[in-house]
Amino acid sequence: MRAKAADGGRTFTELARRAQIVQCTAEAIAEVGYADASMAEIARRAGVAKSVVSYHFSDREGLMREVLSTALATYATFMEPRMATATNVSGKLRAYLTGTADYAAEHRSLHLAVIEIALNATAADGRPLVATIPLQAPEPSVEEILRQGQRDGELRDFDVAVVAGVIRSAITYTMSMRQRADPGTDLAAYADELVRLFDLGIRR
Amino acid sequence: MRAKAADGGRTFTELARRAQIVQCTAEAIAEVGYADASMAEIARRAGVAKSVVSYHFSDREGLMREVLSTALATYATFMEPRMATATNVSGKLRAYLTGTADYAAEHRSLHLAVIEIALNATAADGRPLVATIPLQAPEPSVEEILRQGQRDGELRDFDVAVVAGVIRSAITYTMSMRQRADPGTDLAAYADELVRLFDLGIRR
Amino acid sequence: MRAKAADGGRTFTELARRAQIVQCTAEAIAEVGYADASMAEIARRAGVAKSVVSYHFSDREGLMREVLSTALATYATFMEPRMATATNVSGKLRAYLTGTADYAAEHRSLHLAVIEIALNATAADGRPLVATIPLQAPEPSVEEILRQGQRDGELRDFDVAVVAGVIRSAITYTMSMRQRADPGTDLAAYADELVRLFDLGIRR
Amino acid sequence: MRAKAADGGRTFTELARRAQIVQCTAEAIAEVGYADASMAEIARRAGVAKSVVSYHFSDREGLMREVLSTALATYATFMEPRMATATNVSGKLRAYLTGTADYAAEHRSLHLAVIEIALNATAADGRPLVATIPLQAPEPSVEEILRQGQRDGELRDFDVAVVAGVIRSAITYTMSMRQRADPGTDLAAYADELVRLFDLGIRR
DNA sequence: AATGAATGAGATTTCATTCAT
DNA sequence: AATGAATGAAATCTCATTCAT
Repeated sequence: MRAKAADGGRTFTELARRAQIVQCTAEAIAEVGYADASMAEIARRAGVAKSVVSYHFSDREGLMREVLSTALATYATFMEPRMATATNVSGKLRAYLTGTADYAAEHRSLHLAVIEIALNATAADGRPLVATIPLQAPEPSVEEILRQGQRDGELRDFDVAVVAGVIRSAITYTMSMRQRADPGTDLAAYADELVRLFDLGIRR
Repeated sequence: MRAKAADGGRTFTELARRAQIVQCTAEAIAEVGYADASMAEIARRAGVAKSVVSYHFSDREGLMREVLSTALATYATFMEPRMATATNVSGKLRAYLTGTADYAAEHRSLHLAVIEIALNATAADGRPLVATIPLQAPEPSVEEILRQGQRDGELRDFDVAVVAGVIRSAITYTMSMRQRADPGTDLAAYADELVRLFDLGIRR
Repeated sequence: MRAKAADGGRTFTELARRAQIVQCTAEAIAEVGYADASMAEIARRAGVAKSVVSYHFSDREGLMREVLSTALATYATFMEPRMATATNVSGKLRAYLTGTADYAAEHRSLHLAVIEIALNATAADGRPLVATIPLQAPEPSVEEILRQGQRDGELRDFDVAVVAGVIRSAITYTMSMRQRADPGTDLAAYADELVRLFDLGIRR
Repeated sequence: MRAKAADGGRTFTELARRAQIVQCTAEAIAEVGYADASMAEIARRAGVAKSVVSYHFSDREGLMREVLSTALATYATFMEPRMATATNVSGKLRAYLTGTADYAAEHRSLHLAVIEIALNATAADGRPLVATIPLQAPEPSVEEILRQGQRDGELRDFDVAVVAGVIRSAITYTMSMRQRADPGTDLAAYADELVRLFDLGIRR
């Protein structure tokens, strides 16, 4: 009996190797940055030859896409139960912020890697790589939470797109930069601070 | 002796060349991104040979440092009169946010270049380039404004470092990303939205 | 003992696989050229793993040799009855030229593959692969036909080696290049034109 | 005084280096074949670093184009006086064949390189490289000679395209293959043999 | 002060081949 | 008999940097 196809016609071995390489890629990016996370560096961390990476992924772009989709799936799975328990807007906002902070702490390199890739990776056509990904409602949607709050009368009137962008950015990018600068940062306290700041800033 | 020493033992010609190259570097980075702003691309934009860039700057890192210090000085000069007129915390916050938005609009390439450099550039030792710069109180200091507000009793109690980081990030990084994604963004309206959001979020 | 040895100690299965791979190799070369007919491309066409190709043939060179010998054998078998009916030199020349044109039409990939291999393939020592093959009188021999014609007094005096080379080249290489450039070329008409041209050029 | 632009804005040094590299490329191709004439091999023969070749030529394709255009220009210059003296068809055909044979002898590697490049080189889009070159009447034109001969009544009726192809192929490709197989081949005698063969084959 | 030319290091990718199963 | 996985070598190309002029 040969190795069985487990997913998408891929064997267990292949899936394991791909997962390992994706993990090493995230770690490499988190540590040395996108530009210096070369295929050679990634292979070195995985303990395999450069060509093994090429064997499992069509090219660098394909590998980065896989890191992104892995991260998105991991994040969605992580957040789902946390968002489900929240009822009102305030609770949802808190769940979103503390949940994302927990996620960033638990999946540190994956989280940092996504930021780096989003900022730096370009597709073959020169456009940002993230712009070429068909984003299927990245859960949870801050915009949706805010819009709902305005409809329910819990929140004051403001530009949802702008505020949602600031909130998302504060808990992803800004928090990560802070942690990079000072690894001792207390992420939970950071998230709490944001909960208060934005709660006061947007409520009616 | 022919050329006069004007600054740091540099002749006028040299200073002019350096300024031109710094400007072209900022434009290159703003347009094609940090990674693709190669020494060749920068030289091409400046209309000089690649070696001229190397002649005037020790290396790529040195050039990027110069872009950063030029931007910091330009920003400080731009903001000084605007901050001077504001009296209370609310006014200072407004002056900071709208002023920075104006600056971003007026010195677009320089502003974007700083963000790109801050995100991407690494020093020879692998650390982020910005982490190696002795930051001498970048004017104006959001931390200072907030601390003053707390002392005066105008602002509630919160972690100044965290909130200051979020505010700064929102008006620099987040706003720029938004404008990059949608060049039609109204920066003044964006700043106004932030003034309201943070004003409500931090006042007593 | 399960599988019977059929030829050279090879089982029927093995012989069938080898034949299939040789065929796919010829098609690959005919379609994408020698350089792009990689082992991977050949395996893909055969619907097997790359390693299967390596398993059945010592190496790429061995595979190409097999394509050549298969083609030679096929050609000899194809031409034999056609040459047998011709009696005089003129008839033999016509049989050779029209026969070869027919062969090229009927075994298109094999014919083109031989040309590509002859032009491109190099042995391990760097010499052309065809130069390393002990040519055992490739049937039918144009030289033989011409020599016979001179002996019989039907043909004028000329350098047999040179003229034979030109004739062979015209009906193999040149005709194929023409057909490649213009796939609508009428091969029969082309052969007829050659029959006339060379008949007039060499008769007494 | 800086190095003066000599041609197309290029300095003498650059032109000399480019010419040297083109020459080394032709020799490399003639000796080891198109596929094995890597940039590294070419640089080795020129006694420079690999990157020097990349410095002077945009890419491999650009280098090959330069070899082709150099060869075409050299051939045209070489043939022009020889073709000018011939008056009737027979004379022109002789001038063409003996002239090309002389050219092949005098510019051996360039001649062989053109054949290899024509057979193997593909442009970025996958098409043969020669197909992408705007051929501006490759002098001298065998077709033109033959057509003129038919109009003047010196030549019998035949398909000009087919016969011209065979003639051209015989003196370029076939002769070269012969010489490659047997370097001692007397090219002048070979050309004479062709003159007689084709003269008899096409005259009225 | 400027530059053309050159360079070495390194990046990505392809490929024929090997080997344990 | 077949294959998935892995590999090392090599190819092309880019880039920051150096140096003689």
